[in-house]
Amino acid sequence: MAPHRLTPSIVLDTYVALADGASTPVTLAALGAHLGVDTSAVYRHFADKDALLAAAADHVLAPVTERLPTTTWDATVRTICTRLRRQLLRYPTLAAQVRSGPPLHPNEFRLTEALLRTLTDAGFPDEQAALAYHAIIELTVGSVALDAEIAAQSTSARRATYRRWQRVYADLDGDEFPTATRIAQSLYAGSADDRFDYALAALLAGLARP
Amino acid sequence: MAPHRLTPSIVLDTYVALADGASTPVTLAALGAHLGVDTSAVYRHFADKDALLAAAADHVLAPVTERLPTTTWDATVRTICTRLRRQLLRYPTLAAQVRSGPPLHPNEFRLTEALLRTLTDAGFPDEQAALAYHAIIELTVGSVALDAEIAAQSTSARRATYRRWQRVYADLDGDEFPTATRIAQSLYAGSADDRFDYALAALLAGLARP
DNA sequence: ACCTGAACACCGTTCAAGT
DNA sequence: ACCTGAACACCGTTCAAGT
Repeated sequence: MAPHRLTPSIVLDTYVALADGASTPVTLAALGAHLGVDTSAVYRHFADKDALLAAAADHVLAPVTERLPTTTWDATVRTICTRLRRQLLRYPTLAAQVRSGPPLHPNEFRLTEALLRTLTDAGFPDEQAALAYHAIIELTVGSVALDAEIAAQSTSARRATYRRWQRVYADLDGDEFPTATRIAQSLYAGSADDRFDYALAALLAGLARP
Repeated sequence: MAPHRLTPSIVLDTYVALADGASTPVTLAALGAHLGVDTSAVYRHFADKDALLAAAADHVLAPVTERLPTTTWDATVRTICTRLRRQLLRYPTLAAQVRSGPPLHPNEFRLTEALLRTLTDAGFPDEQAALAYHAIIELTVGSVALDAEIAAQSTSARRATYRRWQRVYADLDGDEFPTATRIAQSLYAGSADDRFDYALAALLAGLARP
C-alpha cells in the first residue's frame, strides 16, 4: 500500500499527520504501520526518536512567522504568540519538545528573530528586548503545558470539565477557603484562549511600562 | 534492611526523596529497591503510579503557603510564586503532574486561596482576581516547564550551556537574522530565576493597570 | 492481610540477515 | 543501499501463590 521507499520528508510528514491532535505520544510502531514499513526502518533516516520529534516540532512552527501584520508592535507580538500557542496546542506531543530546549532550529530561529525585531523596532533597548522576549516565550509556551490536556477534548467536554472544577472550589470548606468558595464561578470562566489573551495583554502592558 | 511493613506515608516520603533533583522519572523499580520491597508492593497503597505522583506533587507544595509576608500584595504574590517555582524546579518529575491538571489537592487549594485572597484584598474585583490568578499560575508553572531541564545542571554547566546558546545565535546568518545576531549576548543573560522575576514583575504591573 | 514472584503488554533501540 | 525480523532492555501493571 504505502511506498516502501522512504525519504526523511515522507517519514516526517507522516509523523506530523499522526501527531495532529494526538494527546498521547505517537509510537514508532504506529508510524511504521502507517508507512507500511517495519518499525526499525525509521532509524535509517533519523538517529533516534528524539531527532524525529525535534524535526517534527520545528516543521509545525512554519506558519507562525508567515505574513505578520505590521500595524503596532503589540499586535505583531500577539499574532506570533497566538499562532505559536495554536500550533503547540494542536500538536501537544511536539510541544514538549519545544519546551525542553531553546529554539535551535530554522523556524524557531525565525520566530525568535521576528519577536526580537518587533521589540527593538518598538523602541525596547537590547537588554530589555531580550528580557521581554524570554518573558513572552515563557508565558506562551508555558501556558500550553497547562492547557494542552484540556484542549484535546471537545468543546462540550471541555465546558463540562471546567464546570466540574468550579463546583469543586464552590464545595470547599468556606471557613478555610473563604475567597475560593466565593469566587468559584469566576475561576475557569470563558475559554483557555481568552484567559491566555488576558494574561498576554497584561504582560505586554507591564513590559512597556517598567 | 528497610522495613517490610509499608504505609502510604513511608512510600510517599521515599518517593519524594528519590524525586528530589531527579530529571528523569523515578521508576517503581527504583522505589521498590529503596524500600527493600518488591516493585508490585506499592500497588497495595496506591491505585497506580499516577495516584502516587499526584500525592507526591501535593506533598511538595506544603512549604509554599507557610508564613506568608503581609507587606504589599505584590510582595505576597511574588513570594508565593517564587516558592512554587522553586519547589517545582527541585522536583521536575512532579512538576509535570502539577501542570497536567487543575489544583485539586489540599496544598494546591491553600495555594489558590492564598493567591485569590491576596488579589481581592488588594482591590481586584472578583472576575479580574480570577483572571489574574490564572495568568500568574500560567506564567509560574509554565516557566518551570521551560527551565526544568537546565535547572537540574550544576551552576557552571548551566552557564556553559547558556554561553553555547548565545554563540549559536551570534553565529547565525546576519542577513536573515540581523536582530538575533546583534543582541545574542543579551539572550540567556543572567539566571533563569532573574528572567522569571523580571517576567513576573512585568505581569503584575500590567495586571494592576489594565 | 500483606508481600512475592512470575508473567504480560508496551515501547525504543540494535544488529545480523536478507534482497 | 535499504529494509526485515528477531532480540533485548526497560517499565508499568496484574494476579495467583506464598506466609
